[in-house]
Parts: sequence; structure tokens; C-alpha cells
Amino acid sequence: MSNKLVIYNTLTRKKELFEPLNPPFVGMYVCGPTVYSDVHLGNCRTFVSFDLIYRYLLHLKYKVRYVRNITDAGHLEGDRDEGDDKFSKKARLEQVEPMEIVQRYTIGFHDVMNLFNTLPPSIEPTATGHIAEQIEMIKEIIENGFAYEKNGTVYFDVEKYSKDHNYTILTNRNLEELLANTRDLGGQDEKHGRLDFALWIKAKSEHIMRWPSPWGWGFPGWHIECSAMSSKYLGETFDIHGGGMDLAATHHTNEIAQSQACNHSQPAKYWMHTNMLTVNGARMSKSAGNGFLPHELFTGSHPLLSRGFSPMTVRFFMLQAHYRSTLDFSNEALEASDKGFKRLMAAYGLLGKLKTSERSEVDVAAIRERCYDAMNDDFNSPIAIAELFEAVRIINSIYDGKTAATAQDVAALKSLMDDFVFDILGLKEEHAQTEDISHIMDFIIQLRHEAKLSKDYVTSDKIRNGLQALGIQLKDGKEGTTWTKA
RNA sequence: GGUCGGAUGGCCGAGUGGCUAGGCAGAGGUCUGCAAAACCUCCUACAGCGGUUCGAAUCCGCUUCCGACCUCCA
Repeated sequence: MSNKLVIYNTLTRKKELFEPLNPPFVGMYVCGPTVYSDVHLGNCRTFVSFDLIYRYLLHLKYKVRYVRNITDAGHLEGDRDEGDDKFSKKARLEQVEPMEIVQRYTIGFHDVMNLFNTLPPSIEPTATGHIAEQIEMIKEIIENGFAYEKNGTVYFDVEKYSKDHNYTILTNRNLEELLANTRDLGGQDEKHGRLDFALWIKAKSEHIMRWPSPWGWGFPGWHIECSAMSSKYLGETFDIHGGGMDLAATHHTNEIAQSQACNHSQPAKYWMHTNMLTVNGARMSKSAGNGFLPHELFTGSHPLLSRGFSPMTVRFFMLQAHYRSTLDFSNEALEASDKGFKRLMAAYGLLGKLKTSERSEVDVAAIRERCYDAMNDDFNSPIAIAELFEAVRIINSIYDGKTAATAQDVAALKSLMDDFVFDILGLKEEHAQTEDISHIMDFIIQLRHEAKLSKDYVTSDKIRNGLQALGIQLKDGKEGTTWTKA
């Protein structure tokens, strides 16, 4: 089952059998955040999606080198290849050093990624740490004739490149129309062509983040960092390059052009793009002002939410949609995921309490098979989750004594849940302190049980209601009482 | 304006030609001191109009609506 993985490749616009260039090694590069402000939930979705992909590749026993960059320099405000980079602007607003901005939001990003239980990448390189590599790459591109310098700024020559290469290979757009439709940049434009983009940008006198280069003091353009760092750590051609769908048309298109112009090869065999998180049908984005910040979600302070939702609820919510579909974010949808996630985890908690028999009425292997089929089909986590709920139904039914299962069945159920719920979907129990109070809960449940035996329902209900108020729910079953945290 | 992608039951969301996921919500039932939980049953939808086919949510055409990209954004 592990060798039938199929991945949708943006490059070819179809699903392809995944065949790594050098198995069992897999190189995966994902465009990381630009750390000039807090990550919002839309950003998080992309990284959760690639975490799922990373985890599944690891589960299939691939030796994955997962590289995800931190963009901490060179990201301009507008499209004119002039003016401030985002860090300088933010730093000036807050009257701090640009690198303080970088530090603050890098830490914040890592904190949020931890809350979402994403595995850290193997390498997390920064743009500022790879200025030399970027300069070398730019020199090579100039040497190969695909870039030109103008007043200390270096531009990539798209028209020249497109004579021998398919510039729009990733998005299949018509280059002629693109040239015709691109906005007129005005009179004093330094670029030869409208689609040309900056590889290196001359620093103005007030610009703090600057480095020396063959073209004077300046800083790198946005796209070159990913090309330089991915080839440094993964080679000139590697297996998977990923990022949000919004990056395909510009950032990734330019990355491909840069790599081709420098190395004469496609940087990645498979291009994967995750879809957007929407709010009321519109894309969540920083500039649109409809971005949810993770803490607004966890605390419920956002006006669209009735209460807070935990990181695992949100992760589960994201995984209930396929990574290539848009996902609409709403209070109602989160409530549904919250209930479903708790139900899933509650069933897992029952696994140690199941009575086994000699008979078997369940086929766990078939469920496992279907979970693999789903994941092998371009990481279809929603279907895998649907199958896991079949396992949940079976577990509950065994617990109720309505379905017979052998000890092997129960072990298989546990192994299924361990593999898929925890290792692959990356979910986790949210109340780690549960174990610490379990013996106390056993004691309280025993007290209540005694009260019930003597038909002292006033006391038993008082215990139940009191615990409910503390966020602990008791569940009376045939085999005794269990409890869960709300 | 150009390019691309969507429109699935009350909500979220899978599904690419017949067997009509799943979660949540709703209805009934079983269990229970009661409740909750759990289990069982039900609610059986594919924007509209044509066409292809023995058969279409799924393929084709047209219409309407929505979104993304084309400009910084995961």
C-alpha cells in the first residue's frame, strides 16, 4: 500500500504517481512565512497541510528532508520593485530594529506552529543568512544572459527568458496576453519589460537592511531566496516544492525561471499548492483585513466567534477538508468539528476498556486499507477521517457490548488509531493533565456509585452537575462510568 | 477585461458515469433512577436549461451566480 501514492502536480495539472528522484530520500521545500507580522489562520492552514504531507511521507518510511524558509528580508510592499521592504516599514512604525521585528514574529510563528502540533522542518533557513548564495545565483543568471543591472538594481529579463523557455508553465497563462494586460508602470521605469522582476534591489540611503554586492549596497528580491536556499539544501532538482496557491502565479513562476536560467533545470519534480481559507466565501488575507489571528481563535475574542476553539479542534477542522479545496471558516463549522473531534478522542480513550471475546464481527484491516487508499489518493484526509469514524462506531459498539471483537481486533483498532489519528493526522490529546487526576476521578465516581446504589440521587446528581460545571462530563455506561473533559 | 477554479441536503465537507462518504444539527427508538454519552433507524442533496448515454451530481454545451490569480499576501 505504501508504493501507490499519487500526488496532484500543478506543473502537469494532473495526479501523478509519486516516484522520488532518489528513494528512499525525499526532498521537500515549502515557502514559509514572511515574518513582519503575526501569522493568521490562512497561513497556518498551509503549514498544517504540509505537515500532514510530511507526516504521511515519514509514515511511508521515506527519509524526508523538509526545508521551510523564513523570509526575513527583501519582501517589498508593492509590485514596483521600489520603496520599502516590509520589515523596514514595520520597524519604523514601531521604532525598533528590523531584526527585532524578525525575531519577534519568528518566535510567534514557532509558538503557533507548536500549538498546532506541526513537526518542525528539517532545516529552516533564513533569507538574511543566505545573502552570499543569492548573490552568487544572481551573478550566474547575469552571466547566462537572463538578467541585467540598472543603477544598482538587477532585473530578470522575462521576455528573453521566454524565448527559449515556457515562463508560464505553472499556470498555463498566455504570455502574450499577460504582456498586454500587465499594468503600465509609468514613464521612469528602469525595467526593459513589464514582467521583469528584481533579483537585487539597490538600497536607498535610509535603508537599514542592506548588504554589499557587485552592484553596490542593496538587498535581495523576494523570489531569489527560495531558489538559492532550495538548491543549496536539496539540490538543483528535488522532489516536492510546495506553498499556498496564491504563490503559484508570481513567486513560483519566477522561482522556476530563476532556476532554469541559473541551473538549466526544473527545480522540482512535483509542485503542490494548498488552497485558501475563506471567511464568508472570501479569501482570508492580511491586506483584506479579514484575517483571524490564532489567539483570537483560541480565546474566542474574534467578533465572528461565540467562544474559543482549541488548536486541535482547528487542526481537525482543517483536515476535514482536502488541502486543494477552499475551506470556509465559520463559528458553526468549528462547533461541528469540535464535537466530532471530541467524539473521536473519547472513542480512543475507551480502547483500554473494551471487553474482548472469541468471536469477531469486525474487519479492522479493511478500514486500515481504506485509510491508506484515501491518503494515497493525493492525501485525502477527509476520507481517511470518515473511515476513522467507522472505527469510532465500532469501538463504541464493542464498549456497549453490541459488537463482538477479539483481542487482536482491539489491538488492530488501537494500532489504526495510533497510526492515523496521532502519527499521520498529527492530532493529540489536549488535556495532558488528564492522567494526573484519573485516580481522583475514580474515587469520585466510586462515591457517586455508592450514592446511586442507596438511591441517593440528590447526592449523585449533585456530583454529576458539580463536575459538569468544572468541565468534566460523566458518562454512565453498562461497564461503569467514564468521564471526559469538555 | 484575461486566465483558472467552483456552485452538493439546515451547516461544514468527500465523491468524476450505475453501488448515492463522514462530521455537526434535526426526528424517532434502545439503554438509563433521570440526564448525558453510546448504539439503531429516519431526514437521501447535487445552481438552472438543454444534450450524450440503457443509465449523469459525475461527460458536453449554454445560462446565472461565486471565488482565486493577473498587484504584497500561505
